[in-house]
Amino acid sequence: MTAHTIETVAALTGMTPPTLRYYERIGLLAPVERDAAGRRRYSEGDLGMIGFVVLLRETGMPVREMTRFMELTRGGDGTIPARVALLREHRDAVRERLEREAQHLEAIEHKVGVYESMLAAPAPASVPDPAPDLAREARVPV
Amino acid sequence: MTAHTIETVAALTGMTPPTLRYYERIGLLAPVERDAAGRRRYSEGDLGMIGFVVLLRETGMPVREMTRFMELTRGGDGTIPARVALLREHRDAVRERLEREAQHLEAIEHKVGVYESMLAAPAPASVPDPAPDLAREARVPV
DNA sequence: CTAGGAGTTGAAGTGCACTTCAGGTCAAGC
DNA sequence: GCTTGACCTGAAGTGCACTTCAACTCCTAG
Repeated sequence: MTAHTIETVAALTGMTPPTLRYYERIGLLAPVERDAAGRRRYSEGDLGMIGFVVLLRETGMPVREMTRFMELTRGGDGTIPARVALLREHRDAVRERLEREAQHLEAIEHKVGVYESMLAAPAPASVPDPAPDLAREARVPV
Repeated sequence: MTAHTIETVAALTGMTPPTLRYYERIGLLAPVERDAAGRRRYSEGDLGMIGFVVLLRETGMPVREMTRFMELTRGGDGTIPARVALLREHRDAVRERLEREAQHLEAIEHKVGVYESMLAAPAPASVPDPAPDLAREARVPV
């Protein structure tokens, strides 16, 4: 129905036109319909695929793996077990990384707090550390 | 006191010896003490610095920015405002990204669920989708 | 009818973050 | 004394994920 130009799709998905062409060229995205002049016309379905690719990319999946997944998707229902296996693996990797990063974020937040008390009271002894100093524990320099 | 070889530090921090040398060369890490034979001997303080660099790296801070931060750290207490500003910015960026990725993770989890019910009951109509199908809503292909 | 702008292609270039290499030094164990 | 292995250096190479370029085609507006 509604067909979109490469520029529109780029704007809608946060990609750039060169990236969309690149993804198509390497087989990450399936070849897109063309109009009479040879220009790409993206369908709603294409948009859906691209949206999912963006999601995978933003959770750190390498281009190789995304390509593998999309190839499977184009391979029909017989590839569902392989697809779900791949997705489960990715899900687990993302979960672990997010957990790790959440901890790192806490350490950064703590450090910001330490810096802030240093700014509020330049004399080091006057303000006690607002929390147990993880800096020593975690070998984090202040 | 305890001095560590580059190999030991690599094992302790999850870096490789080449990366440690590289970081020192580009000024991310300060020049390390050497023994009589010219080999690096890392102090506990060095370990702390490296630990923090690992933390920043794992939360996606670019090498350039880490270098900037470490240069400031070596610049004395006068650089604390700049350091805290840099750290706050990074903290905010990490928070936002983690939130975004948590949402993406949910979408992936949903998709895995959809695939799993497809595997359990190959006949599409026999098992209703276990949740409202976000696939359509969010333009996510199944 | 022509000028502009959006699109096309294959090929080359870029930026980041390391990694590998070639050639050399040094301390310790057999 | 000699080999082994860990370390050193500067320079070159690698992998990933795009991005840019040059040369071309085609539709649209003035």
